[in-house]
Amino acid sequence: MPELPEVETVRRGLTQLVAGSQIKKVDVIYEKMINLPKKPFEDALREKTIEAVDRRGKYLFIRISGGLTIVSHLRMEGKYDVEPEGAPIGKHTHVIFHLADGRQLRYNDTRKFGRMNLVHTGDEMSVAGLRNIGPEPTERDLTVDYMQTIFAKSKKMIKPFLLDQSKIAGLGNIYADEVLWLSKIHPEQPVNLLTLDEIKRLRMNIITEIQKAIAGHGTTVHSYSNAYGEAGSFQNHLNVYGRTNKPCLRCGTPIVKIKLAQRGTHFCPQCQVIHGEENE
DNA sequence: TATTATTCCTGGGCGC
DNA sequence: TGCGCCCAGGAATAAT
Repeated sequence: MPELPEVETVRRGLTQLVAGSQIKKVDVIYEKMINLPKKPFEDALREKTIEAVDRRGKYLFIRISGGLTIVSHLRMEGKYDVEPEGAPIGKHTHVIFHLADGRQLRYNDTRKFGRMNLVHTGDEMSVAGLRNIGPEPTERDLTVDYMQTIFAKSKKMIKPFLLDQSKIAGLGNIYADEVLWLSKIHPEQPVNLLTLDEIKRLRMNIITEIQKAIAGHGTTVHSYSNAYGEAGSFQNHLNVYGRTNKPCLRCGTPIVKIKLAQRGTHFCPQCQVIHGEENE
């Protein structure tokens, strides 16, 4: 399931593979995938050029000549593949970009969760999820001050809080579990009761973990692969996600899986303990 | 306003 | 073998 590092890997792959390519025409096969009716979407992209691919959080911005941008979200299993013209079309291919050089950029998505919004460049904020998107999880953008401020204002549990893209951009279910384990914070801990020390620890783990994952070309779980078709290698580094009943790598206590806000949540009941303010 | 629940999808795993 | 059932989850949307 693509999280920020996977999306960044896709961005880099697309940049290498199709930036500068001309689009001859576009075929939308699954219309619910796009924000416009099929015909205007296809017509707007005909004979245009893919200029660059940017990213914000888990959203890809595919820059198109003539001042257009395709805001693409891969959601669970979306991926881009570049294939020669004659290659058989899979049953999960939903949008095909026919390139002038004979190749095709195909959007494949088993669960049909992904979405593409064609907007005028500069109007990316018209896409619902981007209107209130939080800072990127980087040393520069995710400051201690910012985290202290937003944490103080909410009594929500930290796990669902981390998944809220309007607070911090880019974290998904896997990384949320991982950074909480690394930071020794219980997923049900109310955010307003986190100590400054915990906030700083969490921040550094978020930043370094995302960086490490980008360097490792993203996590691979289920059918995800990047735009090259290569599998990511980060799954080897998972400490807690998917390790239900297996020993905690720090203390040996079996990892517990619970459900929080409809999401599977893994943690070590020994290392990650809920506390109140009095335990500072 | 803030928070929580529902919804979209399909492949895979399970029990029978 | 094959059927029915349940689970996985990001984020828009609806509901509380």
